[in-house]
Amino acid sequence: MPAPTSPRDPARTLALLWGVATPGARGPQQSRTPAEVARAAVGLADAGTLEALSMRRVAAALGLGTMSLYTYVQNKDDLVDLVVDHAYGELYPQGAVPGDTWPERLREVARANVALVERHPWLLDVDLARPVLGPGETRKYDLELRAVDDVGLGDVEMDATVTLVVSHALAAARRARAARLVAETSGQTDDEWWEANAPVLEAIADMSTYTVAARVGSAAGEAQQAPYSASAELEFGLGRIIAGIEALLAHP
Amino acid sequence: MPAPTSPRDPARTLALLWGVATPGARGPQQSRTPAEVARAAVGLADAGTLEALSMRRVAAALGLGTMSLYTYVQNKDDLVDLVVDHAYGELYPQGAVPGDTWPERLREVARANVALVERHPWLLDVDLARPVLGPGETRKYDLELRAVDDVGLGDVEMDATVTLVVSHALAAARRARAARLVAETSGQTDDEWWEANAPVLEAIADMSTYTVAARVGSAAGEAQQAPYSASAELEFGLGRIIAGIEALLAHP
DNA sequence: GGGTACCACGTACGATGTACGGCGATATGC
DNA sequence: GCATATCGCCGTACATCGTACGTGGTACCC
Repeated sequence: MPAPTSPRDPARTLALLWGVATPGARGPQQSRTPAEVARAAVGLADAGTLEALSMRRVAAALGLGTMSLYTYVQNKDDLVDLVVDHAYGELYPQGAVPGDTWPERLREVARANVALVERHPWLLDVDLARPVLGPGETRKYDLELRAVDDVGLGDVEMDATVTLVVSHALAAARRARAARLVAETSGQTDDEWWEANAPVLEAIADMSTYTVAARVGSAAGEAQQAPYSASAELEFGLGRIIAGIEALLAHP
Repeated sequence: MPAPTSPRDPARTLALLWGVATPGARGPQQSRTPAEVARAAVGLADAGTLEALSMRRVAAALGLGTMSLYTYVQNKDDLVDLVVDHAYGELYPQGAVPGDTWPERLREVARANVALVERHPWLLDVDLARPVLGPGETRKYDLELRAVDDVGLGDVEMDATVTLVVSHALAAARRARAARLVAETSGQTDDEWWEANAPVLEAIADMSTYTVAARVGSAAGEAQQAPYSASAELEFGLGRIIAGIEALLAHP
């Protein structure tokens, strides 16, 4: 890290995220709006990876000097929070998670989250474990909770259920992206890979003891080459989670 | 990014991970072993965060010049792979996942992974979605698969099950760490937080529409302050996953 | 109109990963 | 036993990062 992240004032971050204008403005007005900042930053991240989201580049995209960006955000972390929350705002444009039954709605939650990170792959490089508490995440959280409201779960269980489904969807998307990336950068098929690494693999004596890993790994590898493999893994976990919740509702 | 990660030769990475010596060595021998490199790097990462794992620092800890480290690893990514695989080697020192029944063993898999990332928190900052294919991860994968071998699942289902449990355990650990970090850096209780942010929160008009988020969020927040909250979230997901697999075994 | 608070910006610092080239030791081929 | 090709090691340099600091100009309040 170049310089340890400077401390943030949480209240200022909240005001930025929610667009609360500070009343007493003595000097000149800011020439850009926080929404413009967020849009420019999302555009940069979408075009490349999260690495493309540098303070210098975002400032340049806004037609500002580098340090001027610091009058909008306190930090780079602040900027990332702004961008993440902005992206979350795209979810559920209908204003609700569609679906007639709660299992359908949970599946839709997973599908929507996967679609979001496919549109914005850099989201997978951000630590989403910490809450942002902006309008986008709050709305997302609210709508996803409503998907499992009134089905017989307690409040804490509702939170845990939504968290479980979303984190499973993101993990599956992350693995799908990793597999895609390996296939792209290596640029070789599985056969070519085995051929290239055969001399090394043969020199590994212990390999013969990992029989289950070899058997299952090759089976999973072949399945992964089949179309819809990513959605198959997503579907397996989703099916188990939903069945597990049904079991909980049946025997509370 | 300073310089776009230089390309890697996968075969060389494999040889490094498995400790395969290259036969034709004309010049002088390396003065350190790959295991020493891994130990030094793990020590640095354990002492701080993943940021502490810089090429300069690892080289210095080994008593080497910075660029000499590049005769051991091709890349920083290579170094990270080495370190991750080394850490994975600590898992299951008994040589098997303990437990009499497969649900017990799956719980043990989750517990062991959580314990591992508590000992090495920097693991949570590494993208573990892409496979490393070193001895540590191969052994881990093999032992975890054996925990659900011969219970009636197909090969692909075994893979998906283990992946689901591990990724859930890691996600829960990540959220636990994030909550701990927020509590530490803010240094204030929940009451103090609400008081500090009350003026901002009152200015947010839309907040009143997010009734479910407010209700569940505060309930989850209070539960989070209770001891064992992290393990409670872990346990909820584990229970749902296991129940879901039982349902699958009952109705295949 | 004077004072003051705030936006914008240029410069500079420490940190990162790594490309490049030179030096010196060493194990092999004769 | 010796020449030489090879490889470990390292110093320097470059682009890039986040951001601390200081300066100048601008718009509002009294």
